[in-house]
Formats: sequence, C-alpha cells, structure tokens
Amino acid sequence: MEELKRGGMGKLMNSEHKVTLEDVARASGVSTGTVSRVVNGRAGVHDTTRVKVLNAMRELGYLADIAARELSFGKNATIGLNVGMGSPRLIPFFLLLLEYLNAEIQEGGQRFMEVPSGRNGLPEWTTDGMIILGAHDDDPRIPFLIEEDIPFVLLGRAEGVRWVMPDDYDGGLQATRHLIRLGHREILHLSGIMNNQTYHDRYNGYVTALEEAGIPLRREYVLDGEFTSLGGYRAVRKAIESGMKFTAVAAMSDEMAVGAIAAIQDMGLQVPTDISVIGFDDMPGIGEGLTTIHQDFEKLCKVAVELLREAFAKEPIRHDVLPIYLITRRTTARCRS
Amino acid sequence: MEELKRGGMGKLMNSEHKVTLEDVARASGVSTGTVSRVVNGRAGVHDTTRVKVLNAMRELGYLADIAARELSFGKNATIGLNVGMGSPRLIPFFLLLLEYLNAEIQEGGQRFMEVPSGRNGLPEWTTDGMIILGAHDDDPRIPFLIEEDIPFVLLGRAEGVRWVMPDDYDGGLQATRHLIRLGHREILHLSGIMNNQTYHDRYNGYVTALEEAGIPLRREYVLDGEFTSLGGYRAVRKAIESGMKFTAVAAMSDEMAVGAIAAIQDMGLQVPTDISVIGFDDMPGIGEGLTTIHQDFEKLCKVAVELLREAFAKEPIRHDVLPIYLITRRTTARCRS
DNA sequence: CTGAAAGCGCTTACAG
DNA sequence: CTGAAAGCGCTTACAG
Repeated sequence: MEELKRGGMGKLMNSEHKVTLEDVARASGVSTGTVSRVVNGRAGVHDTTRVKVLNAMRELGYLADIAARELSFGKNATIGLNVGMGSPRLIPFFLLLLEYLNAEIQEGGQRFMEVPSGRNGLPEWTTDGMIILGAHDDDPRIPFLIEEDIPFVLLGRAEGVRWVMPDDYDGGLQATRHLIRLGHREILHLSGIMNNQTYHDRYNGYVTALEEAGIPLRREYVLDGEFTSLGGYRAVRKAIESGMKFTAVAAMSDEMAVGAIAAIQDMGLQVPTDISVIGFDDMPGIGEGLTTIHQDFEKLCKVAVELLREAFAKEPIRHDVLPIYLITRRTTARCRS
Repeated sequence: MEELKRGGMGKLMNSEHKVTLEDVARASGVSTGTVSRVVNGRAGVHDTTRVKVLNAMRELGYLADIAARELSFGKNATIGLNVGMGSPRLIPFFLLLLEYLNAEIQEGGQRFMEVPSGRNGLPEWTTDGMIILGAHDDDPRIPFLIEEDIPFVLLGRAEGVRWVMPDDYDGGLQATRHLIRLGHREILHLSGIMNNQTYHDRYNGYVTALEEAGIPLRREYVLDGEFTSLGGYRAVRKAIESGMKFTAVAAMSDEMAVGAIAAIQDMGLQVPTDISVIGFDDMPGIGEGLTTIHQDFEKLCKVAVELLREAFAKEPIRHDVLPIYLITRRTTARCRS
C-alpha cells in the first residue's frame, strides 16, 4: 500500500499516498492519539512506546499536515490592521508595513486584512486580533479594544498596552548629531504638523542634539514639509528664496529629503557641497545615495506579530523600542562656511 | 450557541464564534453543500438560492477557513503577484492593487504573496498561479510562465495570454476631449517616459483627441512629470517660468496633477480660472476636488482573479478592457483666453 | 499510560 | 438543482 519512492537527490518522497498519522499508528501498533502525543511531545507516553513511534515516523518519513493541524487545533485567527482616522495610508511606509505584516501573519497560518476606520474613529469591524496604527492622545480605539477584550498591539506607544515602535527620538538625535559633527550649525528641521507621535519624537531628538551642542533652537528653522517630496521641495525652495541662511537640512522622511535636494538643485546649489541633506527611514527605492536613518520595518512587523501572539496567550504585557541607526551615503558633507 | 451581537453602528459583528459554512447554511435555509457550491462559484445552483446565500454570507461576514479548505480540497493554491523589473512599487496605485488583490484572493480561500523579481527579470520563485504586472515588450516572464505551465494573468496587455487592463487610451481621449470641449486648445500633456504601455496608451488618446479637433500636436507641450507630484510640479513650474503659453494641463496621473496645481498656484495663477487641470486614476485621497478620469481598481483586481481561476480551470483564453470615465470636479473650467 | 471517538470546517461524489 | 453523509489529517477530552 505504501507507495514510497526515492527522488532524484535521495530525498524521500511519497507519491500517491501521503504518510499520515494513521500510517504511523498502524506501523507502530498504537493508536493515532498516541502518535499525536509523541509528535507533539506531550508528556505521559511510555518510553518504549515513544521510541517505537519515533522509529516508525522516521522510517515512513512522516510529516504533519499543517492544514489538518490548524483545523483541529483551532488556530487560524484573522488579524486586522487598522489605521487611525486621518493617518495617511497611500504612502510607501504603509505599503511596506502591509507587505511585511501580510507575510509574517500568513506564515503563522493566519489571515490578514485591513480594517477601515468608521466615522466614530473606531474600526468598522473587529477581527480576532488587531494591530493598530497612528494612535493619538485619547484615541478611542484603545479603550474600545480593551473593553471588547480583543488582543491587540499598537504600532506606536501608549501606557498599559502592548506596543512596539522604532526609536524615533534616537533617530532624530543621531541625524542631527551627524550634521553637527560635520560642523553644521544652521540646520533646518523639515517635518510636518507635529500632532503625530513619530514626528514629535524625531523633533525632540533634533532639539536635544542642538542643546547638547549649545546651538540655539530657531523657530524659523522648523519647516512644514507635509511629509511629502512636494511639500519638502516647496518648503525648502521658499526658505532659500526668502534668503534664509542654512547649511544643512534634517528631513524627517526620505520623501521630504528628496524634495529638499531637488529644491536646492533647482536654486542652483549643490548637495552636499553647499548644503547637506539627511533623510529618515531608509525607504528602499527612495533617494538614491541619500544619507539617512535606517529603520528595520521587517523587524517592526515581526515584533508586532510576536506581541500579538503573546496577547493571544495572555502573557504579561510588554513593549519594545527598536534601534535605529545612521547610514552615511553621499548627501552629507563637512560644512564649508 | 450563536454569539452574535450588534456593534456600535448596527453592523453585525461576531465574537467568540467564527462564522462557518454551517452558519451561512442555517441563515439561508440550505445545506452546507449548497453554500460551498456558491462560495466556489460552481455551476448548477439556482439563482434564487445563490442570491440568498450570497446575502447571508455578506451579512454574517463569512470568510472561508483556509485550513479546512486545504484539508478537504487537497492542497490550496497560493497566488503570487510579480512586478516587472524596474516598475515602481512604492506608489499609491500599487498599494491599492495589493489591498484589493489580497482581499479578493483570500476570499477565495487562497493565499496571496508578492514574489520579487530576480536579476534575470524572472520571478524569484513561482507559485501555483501568478498575476504579473508591468510587462514590456519581450518580457521574459511570459514565455517563462508558459513554458513552466503556470497559470497566470497579466495586468496589461499581450498577445495570446489572459490579460486585463483599464481602457487607458479612452481615458486619455476623454480627458483631452473634456478640455477641448471647454474651449482649450493649448493643452499640456504631463506624463513620464513613455516606455510604459499604460502611459503610452494615454498619450495616444491625447493625440487622437487633438487630431479630432484639428489642433496640431506640439512637441514642447509633452512634459515629463516623472509620474510624481514633485515631477509634475517642477515640469509645470519650469514651463510657466520659461514663458510657455497654455491654458490647460492634462496630467496622466492624479499625483502629477496635484504637482501641477501647486506649481500654478506658486506662480501666482489660479486653478481653474487661469489654467484648468485634469488628473487620471481618481486615486482616493489624492487631489481634493480634482477633475479626473476614474478607473475601478477593485474591478480590475476582481477580473484579474477571475481570469486566473479560468486559467486554473483551463478555460479558453480571453482578455478584458475595463471602461473608464470622466469625473468633473472643480479644477477644470471654460477657457477664458 | 493508552485507545476509541468526536469534532475542527470544508468539499464532493452520490442519490434524489 | 439540492441534501445527507463520508472523509480530509489531526487533536483532545473522556474513559479506562
């Protein structure tokens, strides 16, 4: 009955009939229940029996069927991603997130879907577990999810819940320090409206780095680049046209950095010769040769999913801050003025 | 046992108990077998029954259990999305695609993943079925997939394979005709390098519309906006600065339209009073109030998945061109000069 | 320590 | 066109 044959590379392959628990059970003269216990390393199986079963498994080349296991074990939750009201979605960052989360979650045999936000700021529907993004102070989603007893993790930070985020503060700090080390003292901070945790943290890093170096913070150096390349372009161009003096731009996203560089060049100046520009995120495919702050999106998603599994398992609540680091490429140089 | 309750906005939400085929069967008063047939689009179900079941599915928010399906069906296909070498991925269009495809494919109980391209221009690995994107002439992927006998569908167009695409030509035509109807004769065409089927088609639509109206095609009116808002901005700004005379811009993407509008405004002119601007795609969340050409991304993905299922079923090869239409909003107006 | 049996959610011949 | 029922491979109370 057992249609086993050896494939090209000597690897055991089964054709026609795949080896099941039942085959192993029959071969070792026990019940499928017992084999299952052995396979899963459950306690309470006589050693003699265990060995017999393990041998049979090896001999037949038994491999558990994931689907059957999932079905029986009751796994297979669906996990939803919910973006907060008003947070941008059609941006590279979000796309990356979607991809990594999708991969990570499917690998665990679960489903992934995005859940839109309703007018009341809550998810339109709930899933077995949720990852939420773009939380702000008094975000209604957090009490809601707690109330509904739905396991969730926050990409960001909040008291008393599971969360993970990159060390944005340290990123802002390192970016600015890098520029200062190169001798720059007139450093533009290019960002957007600051009601956003991420950008707020990055800004604080900028402020701290200036303080460390004894450089006074100048209000007019903090520009609104709307988080886009076009916004970055317009802000920086306007600054130059208005005669503002600066030797470096700390852009808080790669997109804005790209815009800044274009503006500088359009105004007849050189990067990094005349003005240095640093980005943030190290977004793949954006800003060729851009000096930037790297963050590990894949890791971010992995940890988020891990935390979610911990939530399912009702393990103690914890959070994580992911390190971030400087990547020096070709858009920053020593200050010449 | 059925733990169903209504959420805040009256939307049906299930807690504890996941919605199964059996629930749907009960709700619609048929057997699980029949529901299964409907879910899988099997022929031989009375229309009345089908509708009843589909409604129940929607109401209960039914989602097939991948594991159960795999177990029962044998293996479960995973479908891969492969973007051609050099095609942009970090753009809104792609994000939308990903979301809709993911939803559509999961609904069918299959798994979805992106498959990166290798250095040779071929997918790094293959999946049971593939959707490919960004094909160019002599794309090696098409003969490869045919050779490997892997069911696939192309988002785009090519001889002898299954494909689907929006009617880009008609879109370019309609956009330009709209402007001409408003009395414009000096119409900029804002696009990018034209080695891309999509943008090539749109350009041809532009050309045809001019011909129809007896307006000569002017080489200098065809601008490279790099498909981005920043590119659109720079191109249009430069045009205005150089003293070029025009009363309308036909941007071949909403992003470029947004850039064009910003440039026009920065140069002290008004949209649409001085210059009309039309976009393309009707991308949600991009370009508030923008007159544009709408295309149905969800439909595009639905049809793609449908064609793929036909490929699995070895049905005759066919293709589809999706209609596209004009949406008049507030950025185009009658020509005043 | 071990077996018999129910059940996970779905599909698919097989009868009507 | 539709239902009842068997079966996919596994896990897990429940009895011994």
